[in-house]
Amino acid sequence: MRRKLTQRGKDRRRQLMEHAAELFAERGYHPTSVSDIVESLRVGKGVFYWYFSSKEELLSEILRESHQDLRRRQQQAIGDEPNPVLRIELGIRATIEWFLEHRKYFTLFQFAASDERFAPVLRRNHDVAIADAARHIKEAIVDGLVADQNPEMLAEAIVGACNQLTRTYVFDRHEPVERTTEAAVSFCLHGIVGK
Amino acid sequence: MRRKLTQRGKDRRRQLMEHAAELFAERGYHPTSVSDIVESLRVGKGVFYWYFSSKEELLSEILRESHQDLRRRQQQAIGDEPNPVLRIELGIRATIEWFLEHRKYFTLFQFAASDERFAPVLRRNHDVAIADAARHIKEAIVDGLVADQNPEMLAEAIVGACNQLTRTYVFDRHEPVERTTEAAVSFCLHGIVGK
DNA sequence: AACGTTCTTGACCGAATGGTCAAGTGCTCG
DNA sequence: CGAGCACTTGACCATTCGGTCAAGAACGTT
Repeated sequence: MRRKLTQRGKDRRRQLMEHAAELFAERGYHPTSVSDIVESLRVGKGVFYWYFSSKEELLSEILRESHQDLRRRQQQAIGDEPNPVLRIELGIRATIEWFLEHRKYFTLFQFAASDERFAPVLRRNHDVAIADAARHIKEAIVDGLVADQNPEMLAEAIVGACNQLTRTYVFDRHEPVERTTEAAVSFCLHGIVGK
Repeated sequence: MRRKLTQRGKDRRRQLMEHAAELFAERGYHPTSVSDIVESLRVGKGVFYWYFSSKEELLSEILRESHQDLRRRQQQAIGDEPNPVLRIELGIRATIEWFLEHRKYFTLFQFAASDERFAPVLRRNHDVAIADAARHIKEAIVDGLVADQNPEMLAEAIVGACNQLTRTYVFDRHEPVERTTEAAVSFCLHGIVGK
């Protein structure tokens, strides 16, 4: 278990997390052993347990930090756009782009959702994401731009539709991302605006 | 490995599958050992390997047969409804209801999607589901009831939105299913109809 | 009753696995 | 230079896992 980290230590930690994330995404969390991780990095096993107290903690940290990164990207893409509906559209586009660049986390989020042990982290991530989207939706409702419905529910529906489209078209079928993004935006905006 | 099954054999097989599905959903696939399954059923380990050649084959069979059951339910719910948009709505309602009754398969589908080994079965299931929905959407487009867009993409978006809403509201938050179903139907129908 | 088939038992096996630790290396700063 | 802390090593451990198999029980058919 770590205490203070020098720059060297921080770099190792990052390296372990990024590499482990790739292995977990490729072969799965359980089938990837701690030995696999350290051996492919050509370091001793003790290195792993210097930085993380368990394999479980490692994945939790990966989930937490990667979601922070996604969120940063969304906020950056939205900037100070005043139109709430446009903000949602920009958020959707940024999210799909981010997953395209960080494919491995898509699989990881999905796996973690099926394992109770990671429910706490994942739940926190999810709640933040929904709250972010719901804020814009609420504002859009106030502005009379979308029909008055439960904003959190609309946010969930948007997340679900976008994730599904990303998985199938961008990851599984390797189709160009643009068409998928347009379909996602169109479906979601029509979905929330309501005729 | 089995050859011919008597009624007794078929019952055992079902029992193993249902029980294993519950354990997998509760504790996860990898953390649930074959010993766990047979011990809690109070039978010898050989019983398991008489009906299934491996733990992997067991889950594949669970995924395959449970999806068949879901599909049967959808078709039954749709009946001979002539309006394609209404058929989609009936399909959405039937799906959410089925998952409510068979919660365990929701977790299982999700886990399997994160493990390459189950990609073949899951892909087949998914393709069938999308093709089913896309047929109705295509017909709705021909009838001029919905905007002319890629039917498969719309089908994916519907599946994604409904699954996400079901997971969060029905499973995680235990809210009454009706409101969720209404939100899902409203969002999806507006999403495909297009302004 | 007797015979072949279906089904069940549970000890056993080799191959991991997550995690520990005593010993050592190398960096930094006084 | 030398002390102290950050980091690294890799053999080792207890445990567990998926899967096998020789032996036998239960069943159905004649």
